Amino acid sequence: MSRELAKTYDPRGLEDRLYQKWMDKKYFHAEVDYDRKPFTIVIPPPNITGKLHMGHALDETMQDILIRFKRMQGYNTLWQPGTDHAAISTEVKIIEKLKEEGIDKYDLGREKFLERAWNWKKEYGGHIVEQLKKLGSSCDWDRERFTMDDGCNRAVTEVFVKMHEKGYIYKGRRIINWCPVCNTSISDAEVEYQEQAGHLWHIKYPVMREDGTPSDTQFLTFATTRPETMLGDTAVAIHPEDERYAHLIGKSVMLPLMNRVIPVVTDTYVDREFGTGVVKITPAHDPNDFEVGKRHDLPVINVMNDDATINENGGKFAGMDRYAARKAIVEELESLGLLVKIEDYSHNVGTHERCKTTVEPLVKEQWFVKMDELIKPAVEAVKTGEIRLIPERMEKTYFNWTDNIRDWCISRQLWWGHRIPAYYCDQCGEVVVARTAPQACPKCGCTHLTQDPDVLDTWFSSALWPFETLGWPDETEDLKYFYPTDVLVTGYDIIFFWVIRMIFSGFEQMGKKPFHTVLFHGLMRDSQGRKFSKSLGNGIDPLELIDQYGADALRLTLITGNAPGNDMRFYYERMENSRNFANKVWNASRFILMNMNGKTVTEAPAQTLQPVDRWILSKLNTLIKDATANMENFELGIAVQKVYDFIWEEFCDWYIEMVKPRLYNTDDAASQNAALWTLKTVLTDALKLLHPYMPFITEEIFCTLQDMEAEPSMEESIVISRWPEYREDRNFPKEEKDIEIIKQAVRAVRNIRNDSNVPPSRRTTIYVVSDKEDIIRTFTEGRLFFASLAYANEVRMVLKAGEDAKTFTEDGQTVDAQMEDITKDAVSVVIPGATLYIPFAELVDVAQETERLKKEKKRLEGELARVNGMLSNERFLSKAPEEKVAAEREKLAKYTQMMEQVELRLSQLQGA
RNA sequence: GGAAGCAUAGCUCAGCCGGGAUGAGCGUUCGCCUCACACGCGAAAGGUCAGGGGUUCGAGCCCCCUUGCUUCCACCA
Repeated sequence: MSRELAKTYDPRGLEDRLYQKWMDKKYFHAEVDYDRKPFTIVIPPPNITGKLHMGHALDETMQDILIRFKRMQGYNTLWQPGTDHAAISTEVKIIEKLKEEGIDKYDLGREKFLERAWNWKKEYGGHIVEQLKKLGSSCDWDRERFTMDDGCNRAVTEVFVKMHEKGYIYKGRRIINWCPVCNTSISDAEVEYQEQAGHLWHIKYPVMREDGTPSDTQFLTFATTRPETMLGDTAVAIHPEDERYAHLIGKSVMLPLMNRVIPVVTDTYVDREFGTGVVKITPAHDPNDFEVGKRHDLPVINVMNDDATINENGGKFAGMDRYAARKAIVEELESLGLLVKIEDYSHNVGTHERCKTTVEPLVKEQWFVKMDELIKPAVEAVKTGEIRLIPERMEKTYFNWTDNIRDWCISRQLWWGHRIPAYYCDQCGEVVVARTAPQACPKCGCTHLTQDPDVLDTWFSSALWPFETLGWPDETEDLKYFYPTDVLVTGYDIIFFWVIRMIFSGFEQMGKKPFHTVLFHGLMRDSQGRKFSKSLGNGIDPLELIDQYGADALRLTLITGNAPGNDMRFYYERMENSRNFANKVWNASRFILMNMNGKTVTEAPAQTLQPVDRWILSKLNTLIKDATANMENFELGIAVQKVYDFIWEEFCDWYIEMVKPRLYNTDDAASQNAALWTLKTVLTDALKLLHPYMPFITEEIFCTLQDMEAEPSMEESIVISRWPEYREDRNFPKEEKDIEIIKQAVRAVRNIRNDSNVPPSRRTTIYVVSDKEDIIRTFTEGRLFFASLAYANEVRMVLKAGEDAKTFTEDGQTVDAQMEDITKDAVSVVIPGATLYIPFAELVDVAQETERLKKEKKRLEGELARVNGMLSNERFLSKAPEEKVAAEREKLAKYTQMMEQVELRLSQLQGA
């Protein structure tokens, strides 16, 4: 049977066809099988709102490489796919869409809104999955999950209830980050600090006199960046040991505008060095002030509404936006003479990472996860190496977070997400946290209970991903077999959001780590090193790249020349290079298949293998060992670089060229068979090594190659073929050394020809002269391809013992020769162990070369005269800049040397 | 304020935890349409591995200092 590869490589069509075949054959599907070792990766679930971007492409490619590699090594591999409901992102998208229709979320109501959201999910949620398939991702799609499917919902409720029972989840009035645009609380991890130019307003409050009236001479001055929060001030703080203010301890000040008398408290939180050493305390609107307030039992006065306007506690400023109020307050303070000065001030402002709105710290009742105990096993696991982070430096980032961990605010004032399983008795207010809605209040028996309106942070369910996708909370076989999973591949940007939370959740719920290795990659950036962003409009659509260059080329581009955890710039040039490589592989394969066509290639007996065959087999053997080791070590970029170099340089540029004369010579069938067998063997293994990186092209060629076999193939697809293994009997150090010598000789000859501008069409005789018999033998064995690669029509071996020389002729006869005859008028090249001589007259066209050299000589004479003239000119020497003089001196040396060579050549030509 | 990373060929980056700069892609120069491939073949030029000091027989790789850039965390009103 024979098939051919298309004349030109075109990934379009080919990739979709092969992916469909893999799906039909269920190669990616995994079932529990205790006879085989599992290897499991859970996908970082992309958001259902997502569109495949370069970051995904990198992430998925890395996972697919590991999965395909392990699959070929014989592991029972499971790549667990799924998508994330992405609470805020999705909700914002739906709200936007409603807005276009002129509908307000609250008018629509919760039920209808959720209906819309689910419809939206049904319509768009699958897009990202289809896009992942375009990349070649070998996920087990039969197991696709969604963070809000029934199983995950059960898992989330179970975890919430269990952790509440254990006291790890609590409801509390605490200061939280509030996004006035998204109208929800957000966790600390979602706050992004941005440097902004602002002002520092210096304000003074009158100190209260004994008689209960404000002083008009004694004031306390302090500075603030948010004057509007003064409406909620409930104290002014000084450092207890600050002598400047010692006399004010126990006194009060008058809060202007509000006419509220507030105490002066002492607290070590105040930094005496900063500003005036006085701090206004607003417990409801600043995390630090909140703590101070707790210590001094100060009232908490919230002056802000959820939309960041001032509420009724703000007196006459009620109803104003926070920034309008700021302006009004400053103006009024100024008119009262209480504004001391305004300074320009640059400070970091917390913003919501999703919408970039300035967050407002507010005191609200929210649900929290108590972290101090939970985090302990997660810290321990990384410390002991039970969980390995790659690159290692990520541990520092990891511990930096765990060491300063604060309780996790998990409630969100959204509708799309897992609704908190807490129920409040309408009558007595009792809080019931339960797996299912209680029929009646356990305290008062009232049957009217209302569920908490809030939903959970998206990451609450993602944290359970490694086990909820395997069936938890049920005790499934999948869970027993596939958990803990093996490797997690993700970007370092979600180490806090996700990685840490998965780790502590795994330990808490399963009693076991969720994975043993975390492989981090960096962020994709554009060619100028900027992040891809919508506002910059510098986004690159991976699907367009796939369409233009092929998924294989995209994958190769993403994985080469990049170390774990390092950001990576994207260049179209690199895409082109990857496509070119695919093209190279395609054409080399086409060449091999063409030569195999119509012939029966049998396993070559060892004695028919020639040194070059053993050389390339040995090189391949080393490659197998090295590349496998690199992959085991997660050095994917290094591994594929080695495979790339081997295929392009060793295999295509050297081996195929060396073997061509044998393919065209039909006289020696055994040698031809050995060559073809070697070509086929090396190609097959090289394709396998390349397959995890470039799955489509390798499969297409592999299958075509398999179809050439006389015997029906055992390996119907490269996807499930066996990973090549290092073989002791394919190690040929001698041949590796020998061929290296010949390669050097070839390069040396090519160099000479290049330097003299000799076209390949001008064939020459090459004398290989050596006093070492093994070198002569090496060249004799490689005579055919050596001649071809070095553009020689004849290679004559000369064994030189002392002054004598023996020339070995084609039929193995030796004749005596004189060294002078060989070396006379010849260009010589020295390589280790031998000297090559090429008759000068044969190498060049004497008349033409003489003409050229004479012209060159004339030119050089002119240049030399000029330079010499300059360098003997005293005015030039004294006035010209030093660099200029030095440059001229260098030119002189260069021209002198060139002149010597030209003269030498000319004399050689005349001799010939 | 704390921490991490990066500074290697013109550009972008590898360099596998001390051993000859082994480098890659693109770019540049020269020569080739050699019957698999011009998305190609052959060859060349180009680097005091940011600067300084130290450890070592030996350092791009280890230690210290300096400079420049990037990022993360925290946030003092």
